[in-house]
Amino acid sequence: MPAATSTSPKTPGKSASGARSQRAADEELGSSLRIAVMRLTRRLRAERSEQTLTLTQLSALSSLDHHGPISPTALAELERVQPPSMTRVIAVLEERGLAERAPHPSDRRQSLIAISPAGRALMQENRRRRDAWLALVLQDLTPAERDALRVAVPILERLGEA
Amino acid sequence: MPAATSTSPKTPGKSASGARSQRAADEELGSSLRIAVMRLTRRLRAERSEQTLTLTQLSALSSLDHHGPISPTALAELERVQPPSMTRVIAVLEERGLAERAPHPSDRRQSLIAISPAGRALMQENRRRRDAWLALVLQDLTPAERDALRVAVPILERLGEA
DNA sequence: TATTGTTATACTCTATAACTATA
DNA sequence: TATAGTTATAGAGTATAACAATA
Repeated sequence: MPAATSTSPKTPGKSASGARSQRAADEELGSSLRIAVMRLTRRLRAERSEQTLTLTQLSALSSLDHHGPISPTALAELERVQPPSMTRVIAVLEERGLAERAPHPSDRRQSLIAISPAGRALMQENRRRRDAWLALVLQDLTPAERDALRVAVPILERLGEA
Repeated sequence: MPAATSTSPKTPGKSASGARSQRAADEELGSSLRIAVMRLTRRLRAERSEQTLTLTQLSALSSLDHHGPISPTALAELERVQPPSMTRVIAVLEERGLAERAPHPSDRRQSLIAISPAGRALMQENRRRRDAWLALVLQDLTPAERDALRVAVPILERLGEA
């Protein structure tokens, strides 16, 4: 057991003056949250291999599904990526017939991207057998742990939007 | 207000037979968790710009800091990446003098990678002003929300290890 | 032969800068 | 001039396959 050198406190920060230990606890929380989130993302990416779409594409398609027709720039904002990144994602979705492009009714610079019937079908199909690995792993949690995640997810979403 | 990020239907799955709605709720949880985690990762990556190290490098360095000298392959496993990926990360850390390589005492195929004094200093420096953005955002949460995250983090870690 | 690690190569994701078309 | 979007280009992160050194 190689000594925990420095980063990781045995003491989560319960000791001294409220403000000081509070800050320490927050830093520790931020650090551990960051690492946990990164590793889970890697794990999720590794698991997507059998999917026809990458996680990024699936996430964009999901946003299209929920949001309805939307401009590329707006979709980029929704997905928190830069417009050129979204251009590529949309190109793939269009190529595969999962999304369709229509001209904006009044502004000819803009397009409106919408999920296609095929895209919707894929989402439905996916919804049935989606996230198989994650669902499987979630089954191994206790109901209390799943509840804890349900509470945490909206908070994580807000952090991602901040 | 462009509704809900998550993939989900209007009906979270509260209806029918326990097992069925339980499964639906788990799928919904998996889906929303996946999307939230992806976006938070993007947000975190975007925030790392001023750092000298990328998140990936910092995460590996942090593991070195916590675990002590360790072989490249073992570090790759710890970080949940393939050995060639870790080779590159270690190369950067070595170049910058943040990690050092020593021969394994008995097996000449192996190396032992350890954090260097400079690496430890950087971790300490980072620890002071680390995750500034995340800490800042965490400050905007209520204590109850931060507690919810503290409960969730170990669960997320287990998911990442599964 | 099996294991540890590296090199070679390629693909995904993302970004910034420069450009085109339209407002 | 300003905005929406694309193209060009680059860099980080990751993977698989093939190889070298050692066990």
